[in-house]
Amino acid sequence: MNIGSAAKMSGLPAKTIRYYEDIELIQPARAGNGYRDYSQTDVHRLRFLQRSRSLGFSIEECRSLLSLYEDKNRASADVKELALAKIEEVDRKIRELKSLKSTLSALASNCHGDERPDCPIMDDLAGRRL
Amino acid sequence: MNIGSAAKMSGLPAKTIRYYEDIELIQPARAGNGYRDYSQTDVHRLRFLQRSRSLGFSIEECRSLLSLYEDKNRASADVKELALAKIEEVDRKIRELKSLKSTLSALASNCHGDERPDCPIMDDLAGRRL
DNA sequence: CTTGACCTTCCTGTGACTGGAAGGAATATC
DNA sequence: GATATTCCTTCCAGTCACAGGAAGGTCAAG
Repeated sequence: MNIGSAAKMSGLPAKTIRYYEDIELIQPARAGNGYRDYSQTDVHRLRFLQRSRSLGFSIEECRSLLSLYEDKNRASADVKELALAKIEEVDRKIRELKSLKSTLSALASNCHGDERPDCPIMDDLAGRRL
Repeated sequence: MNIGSAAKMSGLPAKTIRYYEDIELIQPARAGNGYRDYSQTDVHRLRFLQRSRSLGFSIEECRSLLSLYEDKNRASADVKELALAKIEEVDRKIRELKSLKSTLSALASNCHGDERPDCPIMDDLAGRRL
């Protein structure tokens, strides 16, 4: 199947699929006319990549997951370890963003937000305490 | 003052300060020896940039904030609008990450995580329902 | 005089793509 | 058969916000 169909079936843009080939995540066959020719297995790999990327795994993590995926003897512990580390990471990001939000909210709620030029947000950005 | 001192006082790496000059966020004077020469005003701008970047504003948003900062007649409403939009954005990211986390947690808690090869995380990544 | 810290410019790399140009191939319509 | 449209190819550049490093000039201390 051509790259357009593989794109539709995997939910990835054709550009991205070519990029994944470039960094050697997939090696599709080539048809006589030079077009890439994707098998059902290729499409499975692409869907796997789409799903794991959407879960926030980096390309290199996806590469690890993929090799675990192809390894029939892998231990589920190896996979779980990656997942738990990713959960930690996501949790850290959430905490950072929450703290950011509360700072921004405090600034915004102290700002009258009218046509006057004085503004507590600006005062904070300029380094003055609230 | 030299870039090293400006870096210490602003909390920004020298590399970053040079980059900010490159994209025309600051225009320091030059000393006779070709070294950049930062005034107190320059350092204020740098601290302003450091703070607003750390609050999650993009470079272009910082550029807007800076021009509002230098405009003595700006309305606090303009500043508040930028802050509220940023809060929205942060909130959206938090929601996305939370949903991501709950998906990952569900997968991980269903995974026995031992030496056996079968693994619900893999099953999900491969496109099979739980 | 030499050492070492600091400064300069310029070039490259990061992550994960995205956009676009130039041109060949396949398909649909007339 | 000619034409038009769509799909495919490769290759190059751009994104964002810097970071790393090379090659070389400058300055203060010992």
